[in-house]
Order: sequence, then structure tokens, then C-alpha cells
Amino acid sequence: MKIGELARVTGTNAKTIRFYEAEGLMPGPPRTPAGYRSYSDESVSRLEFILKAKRLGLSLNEILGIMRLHDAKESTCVHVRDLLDQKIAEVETAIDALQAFKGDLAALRDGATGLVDCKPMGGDICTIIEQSNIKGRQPVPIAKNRP
Amino acid sequence: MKIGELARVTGTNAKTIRFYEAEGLMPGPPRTPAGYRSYSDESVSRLEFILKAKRLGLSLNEILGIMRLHDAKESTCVHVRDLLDQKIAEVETAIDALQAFKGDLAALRDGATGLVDCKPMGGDICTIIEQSNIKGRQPVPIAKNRP
DNA sequence: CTTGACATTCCATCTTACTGGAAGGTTTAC
DNA sequence: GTAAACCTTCCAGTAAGATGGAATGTCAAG
Repeated sequence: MKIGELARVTGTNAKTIRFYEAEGLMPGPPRTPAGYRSYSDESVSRLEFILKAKRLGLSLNEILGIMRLHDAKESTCVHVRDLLDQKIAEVETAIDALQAFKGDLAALRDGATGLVDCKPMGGDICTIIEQSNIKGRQPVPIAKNRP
Repeated sequence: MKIGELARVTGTNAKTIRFYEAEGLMPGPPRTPAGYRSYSDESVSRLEFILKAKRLGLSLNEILGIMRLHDAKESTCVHVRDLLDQKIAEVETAIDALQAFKGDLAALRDGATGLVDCKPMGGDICTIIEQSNIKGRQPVPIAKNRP
């Protein structure tokens, strides 16, 4: 099957597949006489695996690590389990940080409920923010949904 | 005060300040005869404001919006309060998504507890991931801590 | 007068995961 | 024979927020 069909059956697109090949996630498949990539069913499984792992929140780099073990015919399970443990810990940390952060924001917002026109005087830019007292914490990036 | 000192008193660094100037967050200050940036105390407040707003999780772009209102001598409070409401909603959404995601990961991990050597057979790459059933959800990026 | 700490500009690079587009070759259907 | 729908490579760019480095200029102390 050609790249477009592989893209269709896996629900991704040809550009992405070529990109994965360049990144070493997908092996370079045999070519037709015209130079077209010619994929087998194994490629479908492999690509589906990659997409599934991505949905689990693994980065392409982490997936590459799994792939290298697999391609070296090593067992991947222990490694993957460790990755999962690590991901779970990361997610927990992120949840805690977000909850604390939400508390801070909510407190700040409550203090600002009555304000309508706090046209800044003197050196102030915005009293809401200037009164805020959040220290030292890292900014908390929020996941963007890309459709 | 020169850029290095401003960086020191605000706990950031000169490169970043120049970057903020290029982004329109900090106005270009007057220069000494030698061409050095020469900052006033107002610049300290402004930069501190920016850093504080960043700690609140506002993006540079959002901060730029506040700055433009301020520089146009408009009241910023209503705008900032709306931003806070929006951030709080975003944080709530993110927390929900992370909690669901953590549930998925934990289930997967539990299923993998006993596995030690699942050297893949046939088309399998890693049964843990292949048995996973997470659908359609966006990957959940986790905030990286940069020191 | 020299050394070292600062300053300037400009350009490049990092991260992650793609996506867009140009310029061209191939296959298939009508 | 020609048009649509594929395919190829390569190069550039995107978000976000800086950071690194080169080449060069300036200032204060000793």
C-alpha cells in the first residue's frame, strides 16, 4: 500500500508518516519502481502502535526508545512499565500544581469582584496583579487542544 | 540603571529584558551617550509586573494586551478579571483531563504489574500499549519544570 | 595602560511535532 | 491526450519564550 492509503487506514496523513520515517520511528519501506513508498500490514501495526503510544502521552522520543528496544529484539515491557510509572507521577505532580495554582487564581479573582474601574494611578499598572502574592512557582502551562 | 542591574534587581536577565523590549512589553528606554539602555524605577515596576503576571500563568501575549490598555491609559481591571476567569476555567478543564488521563494510565499500569519479559511475538511491539484502549483523547502535555 | 566586567547588535538555536509549499514525476480514468 | 489525484524531495515556518554566541564597544579600578 502507498503512503496515502496507510495514512487513511491509520487516520493520520502522509506528511506525518514521512516525518516519522525521518525521525527513525518508522523504517524506510521498500519503493516501487517509480520510487513510491510501499508499505506492508506490519507498517500499519507499527504506525498504529506509535499513535496509540502518543495518545498515552508518550513523546516521540520515548516512543523511539521503545522502538529501538523492539528493533533490537529486546523485551520492551519493563521499560514501558517504567515509563508508565514515570508518566503517572508526572501527571500527579501536574495535578497538584494546577490545584494549588487554581486556588491562587481564585483568591485573586475573589478580591477583584467589586472592581470595575481601577484606572491606575501612580506607578500601578493593575492592582489586581500587583496585589497578587504568588511567589516562586513556575508558570503553569495549560494544554492546548489542537484539533 | 543599566540593563544588568535591572536584571539583577528583578531576578531575571538582560537577554530576557531585551527580548521583552523587542516584543513590545517593555518600552525602549533612553540611552546613555554610549548607547547603553538607561532604566528608571518605573521600569523596575513594569518588569516586576510582567514577571508577576507570568507567574499567574498569563502568556506574554495576554500581558501585552494588558500593557496596551495601560499604555493607552484605559482601565485594565475588568480585562484582567476576565482573563483570570478564563484562566481558572482553563485550569479546571486541564485538571479534569489530567485526572481522567491518570485513571487510564493507572489501569494500564495495573494490568502490566506481573509482566517481566513479554518479548514480543508476531506483530506485537509491546502488549501493554497494544492492549491500551485510550481513544480519541488529545495527548496531555505535562508542564516541564525549567529551573 | 591593561584587565575584566559590562554593554551593544544581529543572527542562530532550542523544544516538539508537525505543516505548507514549490517544483516536479507517475498513475489512472475518461 | 489530458486532467485529477497521487507521489517524490527539499526547504521553510509555526508556537512560545527565551538563550547562546560572535564581533565589537565602553567603562571603572588599579
